[in-house]
Amino acid sequence: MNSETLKAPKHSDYAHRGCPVEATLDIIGGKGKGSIVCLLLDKTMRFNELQRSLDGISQRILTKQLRELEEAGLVHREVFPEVPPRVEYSLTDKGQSLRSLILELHKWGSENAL
Amino acid sequence: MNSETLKAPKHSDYAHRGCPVEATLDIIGGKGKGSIVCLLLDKTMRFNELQRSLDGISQRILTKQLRELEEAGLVHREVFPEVPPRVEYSLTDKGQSLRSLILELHKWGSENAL
DNA sequence: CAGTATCCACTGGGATACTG
DNA sequence: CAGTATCCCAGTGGATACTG
Repeated sequence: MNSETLKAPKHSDYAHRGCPVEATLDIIGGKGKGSIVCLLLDKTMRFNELQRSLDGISQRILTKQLRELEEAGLVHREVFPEVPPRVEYSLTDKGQSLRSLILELHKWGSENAL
Repeated sequence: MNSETLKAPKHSDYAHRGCPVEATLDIIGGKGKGSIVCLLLDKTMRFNELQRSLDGISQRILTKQLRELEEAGLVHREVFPEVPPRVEYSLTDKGQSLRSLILELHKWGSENAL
C-alpha cells in the first residue's frame, strides 16, 4: 500500500495547491500555535513556563505543537543536560519573520473577535 | 444539563481566553476559509464559482465554511429568487477589514511555505 | 522538569445521493 | 444551481499515569 498515492487528499495537500494564505494558516493554525509564537516573540521560555502561560493546554498537545513548529523551522529547541532537565524554546529567524503578521492577527482579533 | 458550564473547555473557549491571535485564527482557520476570503477580496462570487476555484472542496464543507464566515459577520450572502437559483457571496466591511492581514498571510506563505 | 504512553471522545472533512 | 441528508473515517485534543 502506497500511503502517499492512495490516501485521499488531506487537509494540507489541497490547501497548499492554490493559496499561500492556506499554507501559512496550516503552519500556525494548530491549537495554541498562535499563542506560542506570540509568547516566544519576546522571550525564550521553558516547557512548563509555556504550559502555564497557555493555561490549560495538555502536556501532550503542547509537546506536539512545539515539535511541529520546530519541524517547520520556526522554533528552536535547546536541551540543557542538567538535573533536573531544562529545555528552552525560542524563535528562529524564520519564526521571528512572523512578527508583523502575528501583530496583525493580534490587532484584528482585539478589535473584532474578543 | 447545562452545556455551557459542564462541557470541557473546547477549542475556542480556551483559545480566546488569552490570545487575540488565536481568536483570529479560529475565525479564518477552517479549511478553505483563507482561500475564500482571499477570493472574495476582489469580487463577488457564486457558489459553484467558489467551489471550482477551491478545486476539490466538497459542497458540504464549502456550505459549512460559508455559513460560519457569514455568522462571523465577514461574508454577505445574497439569494436571488430566480430559476435556476443564484446565490452571491461577497465580503462585508468587516470582511474587507481583513485585507491587509490576508495579504500578509499570502506574502509570508509565498516566501516561506510553498 | 520535560516529557511518553494509553485510551477515549469529539469533530472536521470526504463521498455519495437526493431535492426545490 | 445551490444546496441537504447520510454515512464514515482520520485526526485532534483531553485525561491520566508513568519515567529518565
